Amino acid sequence: MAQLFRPRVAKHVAKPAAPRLGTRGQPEESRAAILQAAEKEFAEQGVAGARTDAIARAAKVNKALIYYYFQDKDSLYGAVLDTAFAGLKMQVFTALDSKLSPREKLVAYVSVYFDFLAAHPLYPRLMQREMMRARDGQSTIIDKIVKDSMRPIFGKVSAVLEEGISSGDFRKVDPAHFVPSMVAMIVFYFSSAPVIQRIVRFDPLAPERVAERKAAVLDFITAALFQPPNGGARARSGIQGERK
Amino acid sequence: MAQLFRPRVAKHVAKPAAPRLGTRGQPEESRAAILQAAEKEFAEQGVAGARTDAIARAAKVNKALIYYYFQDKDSLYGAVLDTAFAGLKMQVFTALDSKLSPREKLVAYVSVYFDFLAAHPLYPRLMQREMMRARDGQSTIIDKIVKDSMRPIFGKVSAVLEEGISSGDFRKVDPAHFVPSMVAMIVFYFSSAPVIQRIVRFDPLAPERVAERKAAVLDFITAALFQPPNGGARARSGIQGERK
DNA sequence: ATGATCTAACTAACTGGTTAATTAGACAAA
DNA sequence: TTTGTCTAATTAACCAGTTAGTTAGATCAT
Repeated sequence: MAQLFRPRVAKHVAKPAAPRLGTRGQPEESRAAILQAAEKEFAEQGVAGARTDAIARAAKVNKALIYYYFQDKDSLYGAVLDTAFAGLKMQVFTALDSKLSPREKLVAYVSVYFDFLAAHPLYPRLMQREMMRARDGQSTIIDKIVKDSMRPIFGKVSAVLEEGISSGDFRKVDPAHFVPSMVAMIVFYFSSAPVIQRIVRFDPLAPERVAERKAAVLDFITAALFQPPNGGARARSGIQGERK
Repeated sequence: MAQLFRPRVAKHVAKPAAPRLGTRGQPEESRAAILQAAEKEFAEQGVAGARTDAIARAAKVNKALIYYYFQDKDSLYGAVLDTAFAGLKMQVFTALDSKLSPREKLVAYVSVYFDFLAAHPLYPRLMQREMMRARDGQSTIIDKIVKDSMRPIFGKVSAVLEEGISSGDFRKVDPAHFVPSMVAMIVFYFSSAPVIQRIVRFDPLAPERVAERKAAVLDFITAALFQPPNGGARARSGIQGERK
């Protein structure tokens, strides 16, 4: 016998008719499975807490395959983040580029942003985590995202606000604070869902609660931003509404 | 959390006139140095990303001393979190227990909450990170915090809202959504300061910007919540006709 | 008061489990 | 054969936690 000891190989029992992940010839699916598993792992554990073994296991793929498709853990993380923010940008831009009035456009923006996060329950934590990093220096990922997605979005929303303010539709607010405030209300509820669930009784991510939330967010924002229809020249509370 | 071994302090008050220090530091100072360094490390890196070596180095203390004062990394993290949330609770309770009108009390609550975070720039990220964890299962820390701080605070703020609503001072809102919205606006700005700084031009944590932010948050919240003083039956939107 | 003894506070060096990343090669299809 | 996919096995680095002490001041016995 030429080979007394052969490293054990997982022999396929036969020619598998059904395509399986982790077997040969499914490049896109393998790659996609890795990305999807990574998205979950990174969102739940953070970059430092994420384990590549866990990602491989969840994707039903050998760990080395991760390094075949992606350079390293950080690159994989970057790919996940890129996907998330690119998706957000695309959705939000359709609202912001539409030909609507400032009021309608702002509502559309919030609405689309909210729906996007509701449709991707892992993104809020992913995004929130990244926003807290941004250590001055190395992170190339955040630079790209800020440049490609965040700054463009911020610019467009600010423009909508400015337009609405000068047309008299909106109260006078500072976009540099108002935009983060809107994002806060949209993102925070989802990213903090784990703890909210423990404070209140219900599951914050149940469909009817999400619908409630959306209504609450839109109500909150429009109530704070929209100039009351009847309102005199000068605004609302906060600037002593001297009117009657 | 559970500090099993707290170093004892010399009980005999009769000591030499001058507290001469050898090469050896005071125990409280060492412990405090560790806690402070840990606070920073945990806020910036997260629990998984934090390095005990880095904490020891920053505290100018031997690593083993961390384990002399705290039982392990998680306990140290728990101690840091406990300190943070206990402080928040104390501050916020003084506002909520005061004898003010619903309007004044709510403004006081937001104001005190905001000031507390502004005074402790590391807390927002620490808290936000913890809110994103809460995986059902192990984390004993979050259970304690929810029970000791979050739920009590939420309860009191909700009560203020209910009171203001029934007195006609506030618009009809759902506390289960309105409270998180307020917290979102307060916390998000600070926790996301790293990325905000890259989007807008200014430093979000510069004193004058923080003051601006506080005004913006209070304006946003009061505009969305307070029933306009004159507003007749038709009042503001949202109460009868559903807008969207 | 003096030396013996005790103990809290602290440290250098190490250990062993974990984990990101690599390697060498198998297998299939063109 | 060559090229693209995929894997078992391995490795080097890292890092939480331990160990086996040392140090200095306090207390005690004489």
